[in-house]
Amino acid sequence: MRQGNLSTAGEMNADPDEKIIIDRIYSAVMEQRLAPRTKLSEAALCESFGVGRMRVRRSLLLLASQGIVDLHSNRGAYVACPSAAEADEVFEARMMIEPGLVRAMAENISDEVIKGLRRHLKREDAARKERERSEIIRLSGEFHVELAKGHGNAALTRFVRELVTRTSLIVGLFGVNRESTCPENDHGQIVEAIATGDGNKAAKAVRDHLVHIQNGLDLTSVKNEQPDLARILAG
Amino acid sequence: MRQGNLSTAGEMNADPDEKIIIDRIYSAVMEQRLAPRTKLSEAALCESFGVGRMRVRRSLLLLASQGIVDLHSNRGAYVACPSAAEADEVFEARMMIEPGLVRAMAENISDEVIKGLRRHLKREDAARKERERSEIIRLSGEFHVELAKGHGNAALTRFVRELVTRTSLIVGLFGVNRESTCPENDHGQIVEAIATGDGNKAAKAVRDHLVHIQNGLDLTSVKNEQPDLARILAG
DNA sequence: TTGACATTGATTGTTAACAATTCGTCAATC
DNA sequence: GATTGACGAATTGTTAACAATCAATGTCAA
Repeated sequence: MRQGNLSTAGEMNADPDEKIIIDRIYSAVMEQRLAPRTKLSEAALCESFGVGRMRVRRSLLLLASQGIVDLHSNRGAYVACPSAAEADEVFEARMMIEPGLVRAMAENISDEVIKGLRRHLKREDAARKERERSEIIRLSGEFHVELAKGHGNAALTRFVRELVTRTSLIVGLFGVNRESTCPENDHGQIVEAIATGDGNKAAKAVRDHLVHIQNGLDLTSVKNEQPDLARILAG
Repeated sequence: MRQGNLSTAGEMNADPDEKIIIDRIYSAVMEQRLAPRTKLSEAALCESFGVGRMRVRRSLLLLASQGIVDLHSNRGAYVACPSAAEADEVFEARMMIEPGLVRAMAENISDEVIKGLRRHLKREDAARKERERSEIIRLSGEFHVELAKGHGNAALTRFVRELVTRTSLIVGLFGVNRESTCPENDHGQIVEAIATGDGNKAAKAVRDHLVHIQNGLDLTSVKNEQPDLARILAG
């Protein structure tokens, strides 16, 4: 089913168990199978992964440090629930990073990397044909991480992965239609632009793609942020 | 002496003790008072901060997740020692993020922010006049974080802070002369370009500044990375 | 019925003892 | 004299019991 080990903890020297826990939660968020505000209780995770409480807590701390999970003191861990402002922030950050990254890739092409990206595109197509919803969603997100990995900068890859994962949460919260989230052939155009070595075109393709995703959101819909009566009635 | 709470854990809901630990280590690295490969033993940190082992371990984990500290299994925590390749990576990432960030700031000026930056410049000047070496180093680094904070994007600010701190380690390892690290008036030029609303000029000033820092390095000098026999004899 | 209050149960946070690993020292041997 | 081996001390990793906090339920009085 899934094969690429997308590990967040990938470059870090974490023990194998924790890598698994983090990866699984990451993937679940990517596939939108873990909705925002879902409680991640220690006991449940210990059970699921057959692991002691210590590992679970460390994993949750790392996930929290990346904005994937919120840690409420004495109340446990919850899947993060980005606000509209945070959503803007994430897209702004992606706009600031990804176009330049792809431009640099186009101006210094590696056949090996191009081949890998094309392979990824094929997997996306296959998933789309088979209508495997969660697989489609995950692969769409991972595409951007693959781009970053292709460039070969570990720090930037880590940043992009974090932003992409948070984007998954955002799309789940603010996406207007469950289906057209998918970018018709945006990804293909990006890869082709890179392959032809046209940096400007590649950068523009990425920008357009991000705008496209952002246009599929309705940030006024407040499925997130439960009423928060305290603040409303504060005056 | 120091006043700005530069906290890494700033936006995160960590408990106060951990914030202090992380901040202090962060600052010490920024000021190059903690050299790469310095051992950070749990016992010593517990003593220093009057805190239990748990807090120390959590703090070290978070620092490790940002590349400031290396965690060797069963052998403890050490201040990270970036390789030449990682140094390149950090500068590449900064080149990819900071110019765009500053351009965006210039194109959407906030008097409040400009005022804050000018205040920071004054503190830098003061430190330089008094020849407070570690203060100069720290403020020079923090300037870039202040830029990011000025833009107001928490995610980008976090990324920049991480990169700036790692830059401190890199300069300490690969810097050629202990003194000329300081950027004569680069920072001032950046602020002025922003203040006049000239995005291109501001972006260029940042790029030049980063190149300037990078030119002060000699990545061939191998003060870092002890022989590493394991890898040499691996074949 | 509603509101405040106390009690209970469950969950998280902390501590301290225990286990496992590594590092340094010292002696014995080649 | 250098190298190997074993022993002991120190450090890290793990576990399990304990303490503290919070959510929920139920009770009682207005």
